[in-house]
Amino acid sequence: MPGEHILVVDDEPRYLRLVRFNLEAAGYRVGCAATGEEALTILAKQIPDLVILDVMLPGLDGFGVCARIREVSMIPIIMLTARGAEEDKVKGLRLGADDYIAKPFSAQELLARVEAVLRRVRLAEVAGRQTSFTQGDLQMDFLTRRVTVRGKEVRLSPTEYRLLHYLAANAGKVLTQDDLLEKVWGQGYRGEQEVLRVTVWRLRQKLEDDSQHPQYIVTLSGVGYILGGPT
Amino acid sequence: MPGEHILVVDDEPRYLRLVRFNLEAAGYRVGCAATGEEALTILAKQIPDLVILDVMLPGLDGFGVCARIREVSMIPIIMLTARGAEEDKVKGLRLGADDYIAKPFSAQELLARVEAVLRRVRLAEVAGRQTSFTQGDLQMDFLTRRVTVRGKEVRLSPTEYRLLHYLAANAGKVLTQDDLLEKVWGQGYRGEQEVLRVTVWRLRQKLEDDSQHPQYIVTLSGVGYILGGPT
DNA sequence: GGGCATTGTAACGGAGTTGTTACGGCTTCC
DNA sequence: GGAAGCCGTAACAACTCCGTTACAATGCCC
Repeated sequence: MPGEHILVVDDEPRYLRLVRFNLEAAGYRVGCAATGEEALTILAKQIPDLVILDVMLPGLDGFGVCARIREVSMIPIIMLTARGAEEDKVKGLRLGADDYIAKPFSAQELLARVEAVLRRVRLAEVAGRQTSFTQGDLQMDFLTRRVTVRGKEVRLSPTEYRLLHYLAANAGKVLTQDDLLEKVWGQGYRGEQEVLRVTVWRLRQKLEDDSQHPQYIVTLSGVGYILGGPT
Repeated sequence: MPGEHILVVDDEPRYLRLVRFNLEAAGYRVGCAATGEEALTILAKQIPDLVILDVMLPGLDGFGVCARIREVSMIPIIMLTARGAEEDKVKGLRLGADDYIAKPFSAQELLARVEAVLRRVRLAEVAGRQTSFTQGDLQMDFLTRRVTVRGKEVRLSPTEYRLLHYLAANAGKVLTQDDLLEKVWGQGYRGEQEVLRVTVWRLRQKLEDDSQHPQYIVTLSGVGYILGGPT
């Protein structure tokens, strides 16, 4: 996703440069702060999409900043801790941090974690207040119940729509068969895999281009289904 | 962490005093028992955060107490063994002890081990809430069930995923074969080492670079497996 | 009442998964 | 040095799971 804004807080110039360089190379817009106070000043003016926060800071430390942020906002926070400082991880996660990375870390690990956190946040947004859903050529409008693929409208039966709706609301998350059966059909339907199987098949017939190799509704053998993933 | 409660079981008053003094000085609350029976009586009333258990006890010995505890609870257990008694170490770990200390030991070693075990437990608590896991080039996302090694996605079968998931949730802790079999396969699978062996092998084929010298899933001969080295 | 859409049930074949067994290397213990 | 135990590896067979298809039951609208 292009241009998402990330605030990096670290007093070690070496790490600040490392993180900034890699994030910018990956296409993010990066802001920097060297102290907790500086970070709060920036945050008061402008809320980024993600904060990367070193625990060890002079003055107001990472925990303090994390707590202050959580008083007013739910933006995702990744903490940077010294490797082996397990109690820092525990404390950070209790304060509401979304993830942590142990120093030293590789650029690959950094980007993987950032992407993972942002992906979850984007999906959660879609699930919540959004009234429409888009994934590739698939488009849903939750208000009008209209579903289109490559611009062409697709007629879905009520059950098919409920299934797709639940999948879309939890896009990117693995949904077990029993979970789907309970949420789409009702509590008495746990274990009734046949209905789910057939309904998924019917849905795919209408949505997928090549239903042999489903693009949207992906099977996880022995587990359940998932709508879309990254990419 | 302040005020965690530790039960010490030893029939030698000299050690009992030594351990109690050092633990209390470090800020722990300490309970004492001189026999296995006494320990079980106390445990029936109140579950501490950690048990330190001498192997050599009159009557019901340390192994017996350890086994009885494990029937009902997963609280961490540290065994005290005579130095050089390697078979005691293996036996203890097999019974589900979390660590062992060879007598005689220094106060420093005692406190280091206690802290290490408690740290792992606290981490495991948090690991439950955690939605991702990283160790070296291995990355897991628990929501999407995606596993990547060096950025490349790895396809795991349901059983392989459950095994890796349990190993990751208890990273750094020795997991006995029976524990793995019970938690990943089910209660009826204790003693069925073959399945575990083969599944571990298949997992390594997919994860490890050089499966001859495993980097992630390490074997502890006669005991079980561990994901990631002890700190 | 007849036609149509929708939904649940049953059956089958194939792909992938899983448990079993066997064998050989390695270590450990007498 | 031989026996026993443990582990990794390989191949095999049974099985599970899923997609697919056909069919029956239900409800709805004209």
